[in-house]
Amino acid sequence: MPRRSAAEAEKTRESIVARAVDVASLEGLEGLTIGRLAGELDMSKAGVIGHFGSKEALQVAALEQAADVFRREVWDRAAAQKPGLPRLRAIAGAWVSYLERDVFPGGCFLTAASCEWDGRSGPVRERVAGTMDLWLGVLAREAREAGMDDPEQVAFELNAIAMGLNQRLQLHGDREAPGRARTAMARVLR
Amino acid sequence: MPRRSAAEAEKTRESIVARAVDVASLEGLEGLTIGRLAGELDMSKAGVIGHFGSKEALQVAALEQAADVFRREVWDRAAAQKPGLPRLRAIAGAWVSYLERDVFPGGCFLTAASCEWDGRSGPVRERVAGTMDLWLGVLAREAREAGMDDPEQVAFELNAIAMGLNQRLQLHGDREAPGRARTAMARVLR
DNA sequence: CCTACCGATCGGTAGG
DNA sequence: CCTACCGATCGGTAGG
Repeated sequence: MPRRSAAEAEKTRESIVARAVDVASLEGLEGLTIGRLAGELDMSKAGVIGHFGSKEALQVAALEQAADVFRREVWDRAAAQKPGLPRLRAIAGAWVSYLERDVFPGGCFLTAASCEWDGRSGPVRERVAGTMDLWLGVLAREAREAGMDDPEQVAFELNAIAMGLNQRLQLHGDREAPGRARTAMARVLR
Repeated sequence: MPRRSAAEAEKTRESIVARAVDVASLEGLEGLTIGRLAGELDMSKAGVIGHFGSKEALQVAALEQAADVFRREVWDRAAAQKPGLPRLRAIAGAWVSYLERDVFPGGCFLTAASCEWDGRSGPVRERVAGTMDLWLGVLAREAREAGMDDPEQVAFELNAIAMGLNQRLQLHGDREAPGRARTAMARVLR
């Protein structure tokens, strides 16, 4: 088989990561297997793992890609709003919408990853924790900008509501849940 | 090796389930392996799986045991209170305490299981969903008894807050989170 | 409840 | 990026 150009290799790598994100959102980052990925992409296992070096590095790449998607779907849609309450309200709306639209086939990747990795150790767990910390920090910063009493409390509650919504959607297909989440978030931001 | 009495066999079965619950709370029900369990219990794999017939049946047994623990730690501690708001407030307190005390080594078993199985199908998933539905139904019933406007909204929000607390405890060891959860639950129950 | 074993699959590597 | 292969482990079974 001919070696591919750097550009072609990059495209292949991206397609591997994209598939890894979808599989992992349904079955977890640990449930991801190189052999299955290879089968679905019509590649050899060596061809898949060669782009990353180890399963752990592939897991990290999938996590980074998922965080990029979250940022694009939630933060980017709200970033044009004025800092503080207007932006927080836009974030809340985009967040619920992101969950409602099933951007990942298995629901929120970050929530799933945090549940899967909160009892383990190593680079994947650290990256999950860091990503969540970063996001809660963003929320708290906006709440502070809005002059709210307890910005960390606001960040805590918004995040909790999003997790609750994700569970109701994924586990029960509860179509009333997005409305409940909007109501709860609006009360927190009142 | 001599066959054991029925009572001894039952004790062995219980010790297997207890260990399975601990392992699964840290690494998930799918991460559970018969070989590892056998090694930790100084048994053969056949001896372990013989009590259940399949890994799936072992997963279901672990889930049932975990639900029993949750009921004992949260519901039973509040059941003596008057139905309605007093009981809901007792449930909220016991729930936060249950998470704070790390009753399972890896945090709330039910939350972990719901994240792990919400993208899969089969008996384990159905049982996780049923258990969650049952619990949210209990919460809604108490909120209705308390005469609250929207009992399902109360159930949704309490559950969300518990999930958010579990994440902060497990992923970040955040010692302020229990207080935040109490504050948020109190506001929902105001 | 054990030993001994089954086929399948795991992550990963050598060499091209 | 492939073929061919490594040792380890997977869930599970036969037979006692």
